[in-house]
Amino acid sequence: MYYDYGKIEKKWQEIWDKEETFKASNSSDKPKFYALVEFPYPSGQGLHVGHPRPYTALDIISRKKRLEGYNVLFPMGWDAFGLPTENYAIKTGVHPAVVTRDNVAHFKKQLKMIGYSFDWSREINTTDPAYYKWTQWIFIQLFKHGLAYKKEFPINFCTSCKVGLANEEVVNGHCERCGGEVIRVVKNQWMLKITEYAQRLIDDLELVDYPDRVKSSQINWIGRSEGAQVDFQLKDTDEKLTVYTTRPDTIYGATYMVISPEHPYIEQYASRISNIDEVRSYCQESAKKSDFERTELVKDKTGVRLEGLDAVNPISGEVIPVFVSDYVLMTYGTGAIMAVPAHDQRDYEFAKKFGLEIREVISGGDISEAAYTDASGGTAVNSPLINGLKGKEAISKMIEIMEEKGIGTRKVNYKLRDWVFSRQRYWGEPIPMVKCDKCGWVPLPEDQLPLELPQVDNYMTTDTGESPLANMPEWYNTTCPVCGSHAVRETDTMPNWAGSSWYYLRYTDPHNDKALADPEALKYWLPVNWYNGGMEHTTLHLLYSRFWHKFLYDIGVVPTPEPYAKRTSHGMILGENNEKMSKSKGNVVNPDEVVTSYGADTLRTYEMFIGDFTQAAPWSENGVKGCKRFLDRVFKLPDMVKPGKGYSPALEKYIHQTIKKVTEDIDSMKFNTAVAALMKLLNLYTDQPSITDEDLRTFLILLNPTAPHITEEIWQTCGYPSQIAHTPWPKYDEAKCAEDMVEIPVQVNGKVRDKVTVAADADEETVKEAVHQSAAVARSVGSSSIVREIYVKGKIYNIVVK
RNA sequence: GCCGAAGUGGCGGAAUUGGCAGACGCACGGGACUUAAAAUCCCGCGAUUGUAAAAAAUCAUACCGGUUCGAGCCCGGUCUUCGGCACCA
Repeated sequence: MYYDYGKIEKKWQEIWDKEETFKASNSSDKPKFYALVEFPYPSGQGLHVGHPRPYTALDIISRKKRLEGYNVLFPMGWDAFGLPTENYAIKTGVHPAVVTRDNVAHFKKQLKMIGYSFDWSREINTTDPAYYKWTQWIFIQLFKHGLAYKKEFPINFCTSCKVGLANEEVVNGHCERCGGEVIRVVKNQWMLKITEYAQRLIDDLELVDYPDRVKSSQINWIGRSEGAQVDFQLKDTDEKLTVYTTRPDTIYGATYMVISPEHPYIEQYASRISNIDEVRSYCQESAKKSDFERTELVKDKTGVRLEGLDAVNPISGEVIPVFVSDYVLMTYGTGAIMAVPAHDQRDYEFAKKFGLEIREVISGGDISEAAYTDASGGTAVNSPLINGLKGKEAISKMIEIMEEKGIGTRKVNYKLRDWVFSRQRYWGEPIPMVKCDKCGWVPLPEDQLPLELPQVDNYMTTDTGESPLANMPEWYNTTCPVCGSHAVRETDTMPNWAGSSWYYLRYTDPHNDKALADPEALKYWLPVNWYNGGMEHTTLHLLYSRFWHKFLYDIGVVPTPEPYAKRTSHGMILGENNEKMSKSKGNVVNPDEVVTSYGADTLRTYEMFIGDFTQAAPWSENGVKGCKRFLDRVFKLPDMVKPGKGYSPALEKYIHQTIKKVTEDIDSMKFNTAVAALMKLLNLYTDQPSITDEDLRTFLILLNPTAPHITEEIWQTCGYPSQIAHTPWPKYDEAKCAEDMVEIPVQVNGKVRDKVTVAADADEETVKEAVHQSAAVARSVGSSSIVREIYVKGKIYNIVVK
């Protein structure tokens, strides 16, 4: 009989669909297990072989958990709002919803071909109004709790297409589509106060099982720093210039101050600044600079002194000049700094360029060379109130002094900024807010949700950079839900991250029209037990969804403080040439072709065997063939079966060892070695004259999560009861895994010279005796004298000679 | 610059976390089967020296040093590659 994978796979996929084999139940006596993979963006290109890697991994985990007696939720859906679809619509005029529908159909067909055990009855789509109704609902809750607010914020604007651009459409400071210059234009945008959750987003990482690299990149991104906020009096005014510093211990070295070009004091004190024209033109120049240019010229400090505006050092009383420079950011701290050139590299460079004093106040470095920035090493000098103190002690003391004098306070700052939530785009969730002439911003009442996207003629943003919805007065003119007078709808839409920030909640109860999900369902399924996704989502997506989840927890919608109990991430699959797969490089491999030429089970097996799951690995067609050969040999196994009870005595030990290995390896995502162990066991089987039914059955179950179609088919052909999908996972007996006889390597001075075979439980005396009978050992020892002998039970015997 | 991960045969990668380096697979070589090829099956496969063939020895986990009876694994330093962040005071 030949392995007709095409027919077999189709057959089993139909059975699974028909019998709803993998449907999860919201009430069950079994323990629950919620496995989640990142839902894809259904692009026009379809799947490439990178997609199946994480899906197959969690499919294996899910299938195994089911056999182990869990009620498993393993869902799939579509993160379907997004730029490529919108750009395609701009180009062709085809409505994004139509494009999305077609792409989803294509993706779904491709996924089905690979035989995943998704519960398709729970499929969701972020662009479905029944879904985004709840995305809008969450936004309204955020607004009601003061976590959504409007603020002036710059967007990218292409000066030649006159269109607002997403960050990813700006390439090296130029428009991705026309190459035109991109500048920043300030718009009034919705912001979400994620910063309010910054500390909890750090602290609660304690509660979850994420890889260290993921935790540390979250912590890094949030960027907590401790320091002080200090007031400097502006000379001859009543006002203070407040700065943030992590090094209040260096305040005696502050020889000037710098404010950011966007700082309000510039205009407020315009009349006092004698060179205001020069200052203004500097500010305008830096406003025009794109982020790219600003960071491009990192080392080249520019700036202008504010003539006529000086500050007073509150500790020393010294009068120091104030500069404006774009190396100070308005968006961090207070938008102003005290510059300590001796102990900050940026201030050092600025001071060198402008000929300002560089005054050492912490000893330990050589400030003629570079700033000495070590915060823990040096000792305070030239600092009358804290001279002689070091590091943390100096910092604490200085803060105490400042607090006593009422000129400063301890302060924690975060690099994390509030989340810019508005997009001047069509293909996103409409923001469910109206602006009433009398009442201000008012959220839509719940019974008016979802606020659906209207049909538009043109998907381009307007030439002032507004969303296409801003061209539709018949849509945006409305009445105020509170007072009934004239109001205008928000025409911006939500960013891509919105729908994906809570989708895992919807899977628990995807058809609910009364709530985002039934509280009972949430209570039953949350938290997600295991969430796998790409490293590229470990900052934004993971942080945003943790933020929303925490907010929903605070308002009593979800029952857990964290959404995902465990997070893992997979490595990329590269092209055969070891480069990232891309259309332009022509090294993209399409999973459909692999399925057609070799079968879904081969694709699955190969993707798991390709290498360490967390590392990138290059595709290899020959490697695929190797896995196909493995399955071909598996398919022939039934021919070897002869009647017999239980495991073959010659195989029993190895079967127990393999059950153990495969069980543990799947749990720790070492799929490559799990497959290797099964290949090894197969080699042992085929070395035998015959095998028993029990030998075969156990092998099939162990292989089933990885290669579900072929194993079910063989199972059925052999007439075994029911299906593997309803058969328990095999158990191993630790005692039966153990070897009776062990081969102990014998070393002389750390070099293996011989091996002795002894009973596994042999005592040291017995082993020693065997070792000393070895001719090879005797030869190596020669005439040297034995200094010491070390025996590690069951592992090694080492003789030290001199 | 900062943070993170990694560096092992011709290749993808193993190594129970300090105990036989190279599992498993690919590629390659030899053989069987075949009119022939493909497929399949069997054998070999880190390098050097050595041998008729064996045996055996030496060297090998990016590099240098250390700890240890023993290091791919631990410690100190250096180099390289990849990923993320980047004027955050």
